Amino acid sequence: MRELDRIDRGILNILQEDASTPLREIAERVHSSVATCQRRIEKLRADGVLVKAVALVDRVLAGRPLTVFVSIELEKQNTDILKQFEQRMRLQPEVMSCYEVAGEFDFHLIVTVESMEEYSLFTRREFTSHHNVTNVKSLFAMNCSKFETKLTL
Amino acid sequence: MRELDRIDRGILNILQEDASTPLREIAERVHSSVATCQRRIEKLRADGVLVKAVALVDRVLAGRPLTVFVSIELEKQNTDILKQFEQRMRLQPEVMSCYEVAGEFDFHLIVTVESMEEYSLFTRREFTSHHNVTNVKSLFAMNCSKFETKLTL
DNA sequence: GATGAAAATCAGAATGT
DNA sequence: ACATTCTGATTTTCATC
Repeated sequence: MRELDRIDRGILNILQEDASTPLREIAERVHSSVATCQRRIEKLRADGVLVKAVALVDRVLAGRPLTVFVSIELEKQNTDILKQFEQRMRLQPEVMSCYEVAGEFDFHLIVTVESMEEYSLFTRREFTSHHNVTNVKSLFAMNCSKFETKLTL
Repeated sequence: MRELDRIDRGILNILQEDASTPLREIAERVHSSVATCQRRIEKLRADGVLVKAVALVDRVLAGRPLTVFVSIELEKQNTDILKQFEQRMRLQPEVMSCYEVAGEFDFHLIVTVESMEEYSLFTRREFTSHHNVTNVKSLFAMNCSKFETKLTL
């Protein structure tokens, strides 16, 4: 891993808030030149630090108001079952994120759906014993106080 | 809330994957014209469906490899204590998201930090009884199988 | 070798009809 | 839907530290 200096961090902070900030403005704000910022951004991209630029949509207005925290326990884990589960979750559009965790459960998911019905169908489809799932705990979010993609560097 | 038609959904799907996709390409892919796509995007922005465009960084390479799921229980909740807690979490750069949940706990957070030490300092600073926190459960992610910001529409 | 300034070129967005 | 205009990114060059 490479060390990020003041300019790199400044650039990343700015782009994480608005990916379409003009280079001229970036240069001003990090007290550097357009050429340098350009070179730095290219390097950050090449190194994989800057992954991509995406548009964020309002989950409620886009029709996916329900966020669910799901804890999953799998049958006597072997690597294959874990890998299969991960791979299947990657393919589900309802699954926003999936983490392997330590403790009682094996995975923590964050799922967004349009309605309870849809969530019910989703769990019945994906979290069956046929898929080696032995325990499911669903926790419904009542309200989102904060949702941030920016890592302040 | 407005209904999103096929073109709107197509545009949102594309921009959620790459916010800098040229209008010409968007138009082709949703089988419409540049002018229409331009108008739709403007309207989606004005309506708040499209929130903003941001750069995503690699959390490990950017030096924040540790993701923690935190469950928080507050003292005998009244609206003021809840609101204060939410407000405080909004100000913490370590807190990526904060949801009010139903059940045993009051809030679920997702926190990213550089190290265990930093996490320890963070919890000691923020989750004290002085701040009306009565119960904290931390769950450490061992591995991120999926992280997606796109809502497939 | 990395930086900053300047100039020329190009792509895409914005605008007007 | 088309043509024009404008903005910003891209590329190159050059001088400098």
